[in-house]
Amino acid sequence: MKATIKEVAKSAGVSIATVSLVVNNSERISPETKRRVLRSIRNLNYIPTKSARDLASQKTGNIGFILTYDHFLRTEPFYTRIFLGSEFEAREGEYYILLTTVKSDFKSGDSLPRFVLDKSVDGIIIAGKIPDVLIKKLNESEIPLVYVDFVPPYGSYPLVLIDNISGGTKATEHLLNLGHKKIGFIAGDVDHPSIKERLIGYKTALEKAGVRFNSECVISETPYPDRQNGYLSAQKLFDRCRGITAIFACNDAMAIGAMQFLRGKGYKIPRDVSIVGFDDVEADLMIDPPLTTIRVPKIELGVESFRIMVQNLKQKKTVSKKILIPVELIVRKSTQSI
Amino acid sequence: MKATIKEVAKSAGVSIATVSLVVNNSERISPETKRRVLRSIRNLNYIPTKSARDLASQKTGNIGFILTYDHFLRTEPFYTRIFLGSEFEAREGEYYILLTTVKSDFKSGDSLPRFVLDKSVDGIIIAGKIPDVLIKKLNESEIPLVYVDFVPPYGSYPLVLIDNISGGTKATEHLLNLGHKKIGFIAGDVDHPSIKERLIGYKTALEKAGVRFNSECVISETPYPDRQNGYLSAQKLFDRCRGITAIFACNDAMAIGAMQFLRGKGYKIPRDVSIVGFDDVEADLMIDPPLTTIRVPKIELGVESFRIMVQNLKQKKTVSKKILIPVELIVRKSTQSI
DNA sequence: TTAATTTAGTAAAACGTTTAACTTATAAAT
DNA sequence: ATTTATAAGTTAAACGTTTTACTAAATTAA
Repeated sequence: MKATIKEVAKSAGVSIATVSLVVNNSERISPETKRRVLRSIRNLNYIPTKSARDLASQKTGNIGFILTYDHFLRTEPFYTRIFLGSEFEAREGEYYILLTTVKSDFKSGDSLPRFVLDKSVDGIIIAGKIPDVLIKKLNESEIPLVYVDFVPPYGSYPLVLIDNISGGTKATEHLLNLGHKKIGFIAGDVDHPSIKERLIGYKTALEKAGVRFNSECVISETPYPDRQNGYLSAQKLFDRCRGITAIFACNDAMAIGAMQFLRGKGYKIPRDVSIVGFDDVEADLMIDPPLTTIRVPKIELGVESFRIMVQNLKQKKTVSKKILIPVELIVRKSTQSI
Repeated sequence: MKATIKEVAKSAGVSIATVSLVVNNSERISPETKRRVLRSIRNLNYIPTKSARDLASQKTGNIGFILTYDHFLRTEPFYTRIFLGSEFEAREGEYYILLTTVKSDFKSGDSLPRFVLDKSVDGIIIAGKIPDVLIKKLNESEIPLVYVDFVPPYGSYPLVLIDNISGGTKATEHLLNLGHKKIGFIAGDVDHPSIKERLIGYKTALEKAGVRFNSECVISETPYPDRQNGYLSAQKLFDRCRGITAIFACNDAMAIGAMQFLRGKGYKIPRDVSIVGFDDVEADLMIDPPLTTIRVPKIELGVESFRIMVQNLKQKKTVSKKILIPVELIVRKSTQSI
């Protein structure tokens, strides 16, 4: 019932090789023949069989996408959006994406995703932080890798990253421009590269504005940057530091936690304290007041990762390009001039 | 570099057919030979090439997974968890899952997911509500389908559903047992089957307890069951109805919105009003007080969908079994006896 | 003892493409 | 007019399995 290349060839009066060349639009075919073949293809509703293609061309037409279980299930659709971007782009590029999660505490005994074992992907996109052991094992697999939103500790691969430094700078500058001087920075683990960079952006902006950096105003004693820890960190910040008029939170979740703390303490936002977040999680739009934040174009991260993957696959040799995706300040109602 | 079946065959001193039979553990091979072949397989680190397998066996080894864009990006990881369940199960079953999203407003001109066009899946799992046009088109594709958390308006397919009626009953009974009589029900669109069923459960419980049903206490005038509408619906409920002491919200998001409204009005939860939600979204655990709710085992929904898919594929003919996944009442701190 | 059946394995075709090497016809160069 | 190059297509091998039909040996039945 499904038409094969043979039938198309017969119908168009050419060899199957010609049909194949047309399908892969080689320039070796005259426009006239091409037209004839294309007509037959359309008439017979022919679509090449993927497995046959893959087998003959020694490719798979698939790209693996690895995410830790935790990242996949993050409340806000962050990594899932990145995946979505890749999936969009993959559709254009005639690829399929095989998404799989790995345990966040992947150990050396654990087995790799099946698609690396049976080599059913041409390349792998890795989103977010993954355990070292896994990185090492993936390296050994010899499959082309692209990392997104994560810098692996070794190896040299194409990287697609958020421009965190610029984001941190923009957020802080915004507050400085509004006249704030005592700006707290609350974050999860500063050893996490993204957070470290946002902090650098924060410092850079302060320095440029001639405001002295005070390490007391930086709270980064919690492992995860979630709401709860946002609450706790804001608490610590106000305990430790007098006269804070603005907070830059390392992400929206922490910003929301901080807002909860402030509200509880009777502070009005933004009248008493201005807050800016990071990420721009759409689902959080209903919070009150709407949060000024740094928008991270998540879909774009995914799209770019896929593009660079394909680019690499095409040219065979790995270019370890590093792409910085720019971020944007979104001013809403949680900040005001002092 | 990658070992093929030929090399294994040579190493084990048998034909490639034998190796194939061993790999697919046929009983036509003696234990002795089997052992020899398995040893060679292990030594050579042989893993069958998927494309060759697929081509020869005329299968794809893939299952498609369709989700609307909106559902995929829901704040709470609901459908993504279902996907995860399927993916887990797929790993065991040696399948790959191709996840793709479709537009929520899919129109007849739009093109189907590529995997249905090029027939690169053996079956498709559809999660959540999808547009009618798409249902129709998928029907025509002749690919085996399984629907999860959604009952398509026509066609007869295996269905994996949440036991909403029982959930609605459990939630309401819990409140009744605590002595509540005036129980409000707030929901999004009651035309949505799941919500309709939860309402049925609510009514059933009331009836069984001999409490008169009052349609004034049912608010379902908003399209989406999100926090904002939870807030609004609670507002309407209290406007319209006197003496409400408990609320059953059609999901956790609405419950949280309602809590926000109540807090704003100065009501204490659960002292003044008890609330029970539905879904049990893990990320919402940090809300205060912790929400009593009906737990929906999302992973299990995914696992079951995949299982029934494979089952169908094996027996060739479609059994349109309907699986109801039981739900569980989780009592936390948002309800108390009156 | 011979025929029939079962067991264990094999040979070879089939799956539907891609692609390297080859052919033929035509155009360009000498 | 002959050689050389180019253009347009074809032939056939290759990709790595599965699976049907077959064979030979061993067992059972008559």
